[in-house]
Amino acid sequence: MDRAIRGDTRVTLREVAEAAGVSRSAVSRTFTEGACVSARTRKKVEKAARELGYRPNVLARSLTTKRTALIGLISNNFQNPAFMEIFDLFTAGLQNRGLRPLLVNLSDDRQAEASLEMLMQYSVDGVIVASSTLPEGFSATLAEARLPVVHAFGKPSASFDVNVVGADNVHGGELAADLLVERGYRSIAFLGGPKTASSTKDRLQGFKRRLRQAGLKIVKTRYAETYGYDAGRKTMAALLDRASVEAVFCGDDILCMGARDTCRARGLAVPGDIGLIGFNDIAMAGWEGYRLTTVRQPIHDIIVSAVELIVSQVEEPGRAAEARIFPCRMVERDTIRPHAE
Amino acid sequence: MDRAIRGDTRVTLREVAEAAGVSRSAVSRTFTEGACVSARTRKKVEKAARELGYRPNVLARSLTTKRTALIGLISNNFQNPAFMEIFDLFTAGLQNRGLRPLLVNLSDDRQAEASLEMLMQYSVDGVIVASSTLPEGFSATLAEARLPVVHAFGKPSASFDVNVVGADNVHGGELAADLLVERGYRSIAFLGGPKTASSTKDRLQGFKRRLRQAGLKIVKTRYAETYGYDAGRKTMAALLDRASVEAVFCGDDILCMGARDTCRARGLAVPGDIGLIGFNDIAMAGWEGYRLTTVRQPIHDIIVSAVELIVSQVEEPGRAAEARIFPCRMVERDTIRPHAE
DNA sequence: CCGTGATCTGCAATCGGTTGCAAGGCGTGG
DNA sequence: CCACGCCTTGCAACCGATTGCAGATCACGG
Repeated sequence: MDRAIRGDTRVTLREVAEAAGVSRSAVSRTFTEGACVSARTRKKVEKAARELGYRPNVLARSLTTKRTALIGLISNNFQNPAFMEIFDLFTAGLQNRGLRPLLVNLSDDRQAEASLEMLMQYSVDGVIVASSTLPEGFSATLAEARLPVVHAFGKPSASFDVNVVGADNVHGGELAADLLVERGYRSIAFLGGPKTASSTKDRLQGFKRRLRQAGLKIVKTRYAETYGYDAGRKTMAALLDRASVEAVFCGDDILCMGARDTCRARGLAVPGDIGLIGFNDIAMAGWEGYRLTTVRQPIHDIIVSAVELIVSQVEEPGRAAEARIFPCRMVERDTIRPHAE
Repeated sequence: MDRAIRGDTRVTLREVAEAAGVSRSAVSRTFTEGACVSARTRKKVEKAARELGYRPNVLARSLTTKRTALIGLISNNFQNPAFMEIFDLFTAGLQNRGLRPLLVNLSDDRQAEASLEMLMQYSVDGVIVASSTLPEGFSATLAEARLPVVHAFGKPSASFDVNVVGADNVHGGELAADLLVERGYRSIAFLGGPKTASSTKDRLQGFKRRLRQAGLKIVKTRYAETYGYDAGRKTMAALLDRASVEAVFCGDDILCMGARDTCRARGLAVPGDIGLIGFNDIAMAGWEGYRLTTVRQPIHDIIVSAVELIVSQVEEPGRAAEARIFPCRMVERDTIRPHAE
């Protein structure tokens, strides 16, 4: 058990080969799946490897195999607690498949192209973008690079074909509208996430359409600058200052929690004075202090599907791009008034 | 601008060399800092590289340079929203230094050693462990491997020397005790995180010591099984069932929020009927629905320092291990009663 | 005892870069 | 005009692995 990490340099194939008295190829083959090695040499090699503490160098291997098992995981939502769960599921899912997430924090869209370049330099096998909008400049770089990409929580786009896995946000908006209509709310507002996000647009679209069908119009629409609690509070305050509304559909739970607290601070009862609907159903939405009625996005399904998709894209390059859209459903808690008796 | 990504294979050094009519070394040198190349060849090479869309392969390069710029980032706290901020800061900090975080989700301690092995196979330059306790089995593997490691949010240990950057948890516990004593609370409980976590132990230690100095004793101590909201709720419920207390010091904000909501659910006013103190001062602690009085851990400083430390460890291997401990401070909000007049 | 085919093994080239070393080009001063 | 030294450049070896190919080994039936 004298793992000879004597110098500071790692044990290599060559040393194992010498110790085992075989060629380097033999060693390589004992460590590659499905290569033919006799039981005798295999045993010798394994013994030597064990004694020396040999660990194959994946990066060197990747030079010839063209596979690194690295997957770029890009997101710009490091402020939104909803993404804690998302990261958890993504990393666990990738690891289970033997893949390694190389994390990119894209706080600034201008670094977007540079990040992709970086990931290509690291020869990632694929990229997962976890963000409602594809960062500016990705489309161009992506088209050029032959790189499997899955856009999670995105929306299918006609302009360029990239794999997308996401929720049916339009449908989610409709669910919200239906509930408000059913409960007899009349003057209704929309408090969205960043205006440019496709998710915001889609949610609004479904919401607006369904209200119109019920003969209603949105009284006021305001967008938060970021997906954050403070942004939710401010935007809600501004909204309340400019219009009197009975209910607000928020494009995100964090925003909704901010909105909820603006009500709290102003002494407005929820749902007595004002009704609120969130989006996502993050863990905190169920907390006693909030208990948001919210549109649930099937995060789990989306992520499992995204991982599956990137895997098949990597294994079968040139596969046609795919879009997978999952339905949302309404989770009712305590921020919308119950049925009138 | 005819970036010839014709086949599916990336452009290599050799092709650039041919296009530019120079040797491969020349190309390599124009892309390595501080190598001597004449302005003329440099220009030729850069032109060719641009036209072909050449991107050096960092992994191939790493074979000879022994540097990958990859840093393993290990954590097992993917449930705790507090870690969203931590990931944000770590990834941003590493990126700013030109390092790439390779993320490991260590939900299960048994994978700990395997994860380290994996990281070594990927030739990471260093490892940051973001967790209050070092996973079981790390010490052995670490000792064997010559791998720079920084344990963030950890506690210095006498048994094996590894770099640690963390908060002074003992001191944090003292702050909590001091505040409770000052406000005249007498029957006091402790609601800790997982019992094995060193952070829990330290916070309790400081807390207990200071209470004793004031002639008080902890009425009841209970530990949550995880750092989670539900765990906080349950543990608080169990605690209230078994003892009547005036104030509870919670070892973590998430636990404290759960505890807060158990009070809410039972109709106990905070701080009227019961006082609460949290730990960490995560963003949500300031939210209107909670407004926790809590011990602030200087997360930002800790992370900046951890990144700095890993960088210097990488650049100067064999450097002696270091421990950097930052002080905590009390952030007072609304869960502890004010001074008696 | 030998031919045959299947199974192992090692050689050497390759993956995409880096780098020590020596040769080549150049300008300059004697 | 030649010797000298400096700045560039290319050759070739190397980083740590994989893999096609050809030769070696082996068991086995004839």
